[in-house]
Amino acid sequence: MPELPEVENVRLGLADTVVGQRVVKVTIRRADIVQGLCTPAGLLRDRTIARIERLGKQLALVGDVSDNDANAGDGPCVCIHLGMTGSLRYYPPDGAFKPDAHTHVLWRFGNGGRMAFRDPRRFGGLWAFPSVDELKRARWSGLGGDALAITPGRLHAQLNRTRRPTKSALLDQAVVAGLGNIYVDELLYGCRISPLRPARDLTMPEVRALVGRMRRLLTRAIRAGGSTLRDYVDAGGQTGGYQLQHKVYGRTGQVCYRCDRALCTTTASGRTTVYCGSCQT
DNA sequence: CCTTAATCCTGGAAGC
DNA sequence: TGCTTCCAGGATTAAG
Repeated sequence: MPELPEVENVRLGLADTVVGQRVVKVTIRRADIVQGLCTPAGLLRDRTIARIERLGKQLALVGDVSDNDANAGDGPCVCIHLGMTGSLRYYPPDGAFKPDAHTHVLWRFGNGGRMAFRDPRRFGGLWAFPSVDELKRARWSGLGGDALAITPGRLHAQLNRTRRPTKSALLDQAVVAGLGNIYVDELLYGCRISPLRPARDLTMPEVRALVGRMRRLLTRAIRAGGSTLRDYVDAGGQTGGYQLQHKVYGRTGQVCYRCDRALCTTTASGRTTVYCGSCQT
């Protein structure tokens, strides 16, 4: 499931391939996957992809400005959330490509290349906005700071507001944007913090350490190409390698690498949670 | 304020 | 082998 490192890898891949390309055709094969202006124009037809932004797990393809745009300096944009099983792939002009039943939106570029949004489980989606400002106002304003950029002070303030278990709070995109079930478990293991500890109890020094570890964890995961459990592939179709470095996620029933004791499994916010009951307090 | 459960959905895996 | 059942979970919503 794409969390920040996976989404960032998609962004990096698309930055190398579709940024600077002009969209000449958009095919919407499933309209119910698109919110907002669900038309080819809404999905950037006749625009050049100016840049790709990311906040947490969400991407935004930003179109260039055309002469008759009211809002000069800021073109329309499409926000994309990959959900659980979504992928955003680029296919070069000479490559083979066959859309299937789960391929919901297709873009064709001036160079003959194509991009496809595919999402079997359809937890993901697209949101068309007339401008980046509008995206940020209507959709991104409710998110916490990006997990790679949030300051310890801001995170501490967020965590301090709630008695929920730390795991639940960190999964909440309004607290910090980008973490999902995999990286929260890995992060708390690295910090030796129990997922069940009330978020409010984390001290400023602990949050400072957590933010440092979070950046390091996510940076390493990005560099490894993200984690592929089943579905995830980047924009070029490559799987990630960070799942090989997971310390707790997916290791139910196995022992802690640090203390050799059996790992604990519980549920927090309805999510399977694996942690070491001895190392994490 | 906080929880659990249900909801959306498909496919892989486990069970019989 | 083939069927059924369970399970995974991001985000949202309702109910307790």
